Amino acid sequence: MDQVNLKRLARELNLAPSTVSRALSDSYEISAETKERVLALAQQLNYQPHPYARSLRKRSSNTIAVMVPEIANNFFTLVINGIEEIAQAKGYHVLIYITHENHAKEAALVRHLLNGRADGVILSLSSQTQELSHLHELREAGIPLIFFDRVSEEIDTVKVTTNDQESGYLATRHLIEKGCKDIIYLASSAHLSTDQLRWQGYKAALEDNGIEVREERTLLLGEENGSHFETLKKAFSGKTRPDGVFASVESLATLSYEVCEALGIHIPGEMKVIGFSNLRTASLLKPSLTTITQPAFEIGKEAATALFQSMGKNKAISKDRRIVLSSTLIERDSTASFPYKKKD
Amino acid sequence: MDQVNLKRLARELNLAPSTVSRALSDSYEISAETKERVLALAQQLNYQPHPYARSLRKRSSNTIAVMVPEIANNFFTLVINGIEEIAQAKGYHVLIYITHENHAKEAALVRHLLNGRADGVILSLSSQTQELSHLHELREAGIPLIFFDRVSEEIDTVKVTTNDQESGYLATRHLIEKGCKDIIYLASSAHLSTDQLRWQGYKAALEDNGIEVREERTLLLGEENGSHFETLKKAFSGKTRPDGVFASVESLATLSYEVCEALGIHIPGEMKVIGFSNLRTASLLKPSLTTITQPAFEIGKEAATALFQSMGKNKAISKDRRIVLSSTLIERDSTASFPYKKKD
DNA sequence: CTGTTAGCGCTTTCAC
DNA sequence: GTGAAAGCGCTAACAG
Repeated sequence: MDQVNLKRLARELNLAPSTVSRALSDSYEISAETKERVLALAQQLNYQPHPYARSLRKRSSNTIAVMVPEIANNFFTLVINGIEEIAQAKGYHVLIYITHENHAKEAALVRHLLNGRADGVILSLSSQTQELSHLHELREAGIPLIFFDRVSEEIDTVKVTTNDQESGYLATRHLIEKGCKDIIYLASSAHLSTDQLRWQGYKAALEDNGIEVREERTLLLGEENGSHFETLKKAFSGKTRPDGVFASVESLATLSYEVCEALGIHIPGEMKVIGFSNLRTASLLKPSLTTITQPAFEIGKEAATALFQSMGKNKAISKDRRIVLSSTLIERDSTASFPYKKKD
Repeated sequence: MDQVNLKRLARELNLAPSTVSRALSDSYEISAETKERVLALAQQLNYQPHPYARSLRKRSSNTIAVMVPEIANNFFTLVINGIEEIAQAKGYHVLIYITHENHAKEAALVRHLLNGRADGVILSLSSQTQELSHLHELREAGIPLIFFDRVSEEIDTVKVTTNDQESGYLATRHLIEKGCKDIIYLASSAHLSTDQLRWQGYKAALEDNGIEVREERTLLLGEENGSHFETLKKAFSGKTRPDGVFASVESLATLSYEVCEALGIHIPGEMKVIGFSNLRTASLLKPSLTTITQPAFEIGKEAATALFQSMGKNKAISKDRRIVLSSTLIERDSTASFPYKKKD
């Protein structure tokens, strides 16, 4: 129960604490014999150096922080998974913070990190965040920052993203190829880089196919407390309803399904839906579902790798690099009949 | 860029560092005027106390650790979400560790926490873990430990679980009521508390309904590298195949679906499947899916709340308490016809 | 009410 | 090759 620390090891071995410290860090100026003695006792007593004492002295915490807008979401979960994998391999510890899409929370949490708790930060912006002074402070404090997915051009650093504009283009074109003439875009935020790029892809695809881009066909469903179900119900009702939906996030794709079910609109017969999503239980899903899936795990690994590079000595490479991975369009065949033959 | 620390504040204010420290912690022995001056400057310079210096001195880290077997799983993700919510409200930081169902990793990670990095630990056992010396060491070091979901009776502490045995009973009875006469149980581990309890519920339900419990109807699909698809394909083929499946974990429910699709077995026509699962996209799922869903978010909140109680002064309440929440059986109506009426 | 001092456990000069 | 001493930034015990 009494702590095993350097002093205790030193006492039991008749050595000075400094010697023990050097032996444990395998310093070249310690005799092989002493090293062995020290290591043996350390192992026997299961000595663990006090992490915070060491951090205080060495001015580095062996810890990185990951900040995500939410976690009840397969995409961010998988990214965290990738980050943790790299960090664990490097012997680093991972702090998790959830901003709940809230700017004030994000800023407060970042400011908590200004004074040495973490050696680096990996962050995906909250949908509310527009003002970035907290991130500038972080950089001024010399703490490396890596963005992923929801990035900002205002800050020069590594940004790991997917080809959002291209994906938006392909998703929209896919709907057009399936016969849609009137496609609605469901946005979750007016500010997020991802949402803007996806929309630009949507717009370009419409234009390239001679379809008019109408303002009322972009629907912003971003507010936390908005009654999106009702809004969408209205948009999907009446003669002028769209025949295709492109949802910028998974939750809006889900919502579209629910609204269609409530209204008795058949998918994909009367309405085609495509959405960004990272579902991992494909075989449990309805065959009418088409998704754009981001390589989330790889994004996490890339971001962590980039962060560890930035935390190395040569900080030059962290300057405004851009890493773009490709999303995949996954189409569950909606026409193939299920291989069951009813026995009668 | 130069650090703002207590010494600097003290210098600029012509005070002693200790006075500044006391002013910032709102000590009763500091004059209102001094407090104001200190607070003003601290705010102006955006002073953040060095967390590790403070931890070193106060022998507490304001940090808790969460250790889960995997994270690419809705259940554990939601639990983490609940934990983070409570921790953030208390101003605590959350370290995440993933054991990848690996005993050695779990033990190594726990031992990293022995020396003050975290004030408490919330853990769900890896499926490989049987020997618990690392957890005994943790307790001997005086660090509170809370189990959730996958718990061990060997250690006296708070355990947050769901009513696994009852759920297993209800799930099995549900299949029997739907007409199943020959139900196979798919286990993911021979050791885990959850799996054992669910199986006991399964067994009891069969017995209560006069169905023989046959050993070959319990299939262990636990090995990481096992070719479970092939094993299951064999089990689902031939004259003697079961007519109901009870999967102890989501991945095995998914796998059952895939195998049935590959074999052309209709669900739920020829085979009924029920499984533990925490899917959050209900409307995207096939209507033939019936799940047992655990209140994951609440489990996380309960576990965190219990941990903070244990970390309080009166450690008595952390002695071997058991908190049992109830799972829900969610049946997606497999016979109800979709409200779409084809226009012809 | 405020200052002085000591020390948390570690690493790193600087001595010898 | 090893020891003594200082100090990372903070808080708490002891003065006054």
